[in-house]
Amino acid sequence: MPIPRNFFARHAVEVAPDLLGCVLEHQTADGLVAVELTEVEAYAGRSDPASHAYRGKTKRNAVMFGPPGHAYVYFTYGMHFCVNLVCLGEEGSASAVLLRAGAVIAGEDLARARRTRGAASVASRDLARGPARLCQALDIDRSLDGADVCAADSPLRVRAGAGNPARSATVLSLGDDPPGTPRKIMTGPRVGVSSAAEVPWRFWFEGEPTVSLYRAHVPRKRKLVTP
DNA sequence: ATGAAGATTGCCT
DNA sequence: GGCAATCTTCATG
Repeated sequence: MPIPRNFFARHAVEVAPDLLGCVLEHQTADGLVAVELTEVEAYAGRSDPASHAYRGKTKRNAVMFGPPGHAYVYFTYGMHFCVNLVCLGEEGSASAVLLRAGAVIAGEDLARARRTRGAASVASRDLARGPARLCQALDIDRSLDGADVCAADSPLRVRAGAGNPARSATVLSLGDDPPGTPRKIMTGPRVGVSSAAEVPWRFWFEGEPTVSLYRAHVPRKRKLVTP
């Protein structure tokens, strides 16, 4: 059963930590791949300089301005997709949660086939470790932009973890803790954003091996300018 | 019309 | 740790 839509009808900063431990799954003709979310980031709308919605509604980010519980998928760096889940703190808030990483709990072979190109091998923990990798493992692209993740018949959907609705992580257990032990949620600055870098809106499970490495934003070298 | 930067990743030294 | 790959979007002229 998918998560009810009102789960997403809150500020992204509230929704984000609650998404940890929830399951994102994508059903395609090739099969099902599911991940338990282990790392996310919250983005507000007009008030957040780091948000794609900061400068208003465009063709690309239109879904962010729509109803909550839908996927906002964007293309970046000429080769990567990233997926967000739209939230709604207030009408037209255009906020969302970026799904940065997860642990594959179903369809691992299919996920690996998608992530493996050429002779490369991919460790299980790296299958969906990073926002673009997560999309590649689940075969998420712009055709899923606007997909309703709260609909049971949607190919892309989100459901609660194996235990409680939020913050459960019963499938994954860490270290010596018995399965079902609630895991600690950590917060910190968002990865790779150039503005509002000090806002601690990144959330992840402490010690979880699928969480991506933190990288501060580094402006890319500009094209050569004449002196 | 044109250019610059980007919510990244993988390969190279 | 550094940098190329690759193309869409937005700002500027």
